Amino acid sequence: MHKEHPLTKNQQIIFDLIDKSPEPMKAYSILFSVQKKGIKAPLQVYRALDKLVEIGKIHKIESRNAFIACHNSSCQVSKATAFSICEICEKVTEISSTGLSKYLANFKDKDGMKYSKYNLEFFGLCKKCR
Amino acid sequence: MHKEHPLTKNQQIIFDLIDKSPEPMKAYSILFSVQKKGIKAPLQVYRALDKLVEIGKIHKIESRNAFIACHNSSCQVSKATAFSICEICEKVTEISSTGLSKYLANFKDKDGMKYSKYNLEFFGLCKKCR
DNA sequence: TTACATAATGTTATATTATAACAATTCAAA
DNA sequence: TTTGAATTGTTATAATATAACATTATGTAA
Ligand SMILES: [Zn+2]
Ligand SMILES: [Zn+2]
Ligand SMILES: [Zn+2]
Ligand SMILES: [Zn+2]
Repeated sequence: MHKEHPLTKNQQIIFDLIDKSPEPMKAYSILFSVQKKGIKAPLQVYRALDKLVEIGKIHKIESRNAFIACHNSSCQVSKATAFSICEICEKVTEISSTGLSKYLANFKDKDGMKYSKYNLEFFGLCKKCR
Repeated sequence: MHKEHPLTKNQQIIFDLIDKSPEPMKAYSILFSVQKKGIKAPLQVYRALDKLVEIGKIHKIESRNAFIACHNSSCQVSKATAFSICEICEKVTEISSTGLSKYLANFKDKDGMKYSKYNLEFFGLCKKCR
């Protein structure tokens, strides 16, 4: 087993920013926020984001091209993700439901195909917007 | 009840193209293909795509920024979609499983929130690539 | 029919998201 | 301590998507 790698400088800066954000952050908004810390180019941001996604510290909300920190201790790597998204205020919450994740992890389609990874996005109205 | 609206010219051209394609199509590849038919600008493509998604004739594969025709007679409107995506050859198939759709349509998170819409993308290896 | 509203179209420009290509540096393992 | 992998820095460019505004078609109701 590998020891968990510590984050590099750029990765840490960008993770901290996303982790503190109450809402998903987009790449260029991240870029803008970290320019004072010396990260000047899109690629520096995208490379850090790629790595953070790969190791499961953040997730990408595909329908929004935005990133949020993972607060679900059980997902070490981004292979099983589920989110709820408010269609009014765009609030995003990671869903951690044992039932749901078990159901999806064991789902087989009619060809008997099992999947190694999934991403689920639910849309609706959050408490505040209902 | 409304009669089902016929497609407009641009919508029909673009739907036909996607419908015939064996794989998901990206907006600018659609644009390139329909230029001989007089559709010259990205917006003309995106407007048709938006409408086709809205009425459920096509679906957007969010993780790929690509569009496929719906072949699932039971989904009239894009509110409950599930796909399998091969990570090698990028083959995409729409999953139509009554069990899955029932499970997800009735899923409530721990706040009791019910959702009006979802999109699920499974990743794995297709038959050919296994 | 005529008039009005609505939806669709055409067009130019621009915004947003993401990657290519290559050089330099850091860092850990042999 | 060298060597290979990962990370970083940098410039340029590709790919995806929308803003703004003018025009044309289409449906509906007086
Ligand atoms: Zn997570
Ligand atoms: Zn809300
Ligand atoms: Zn469908
Ligand atoms: Zn395949």
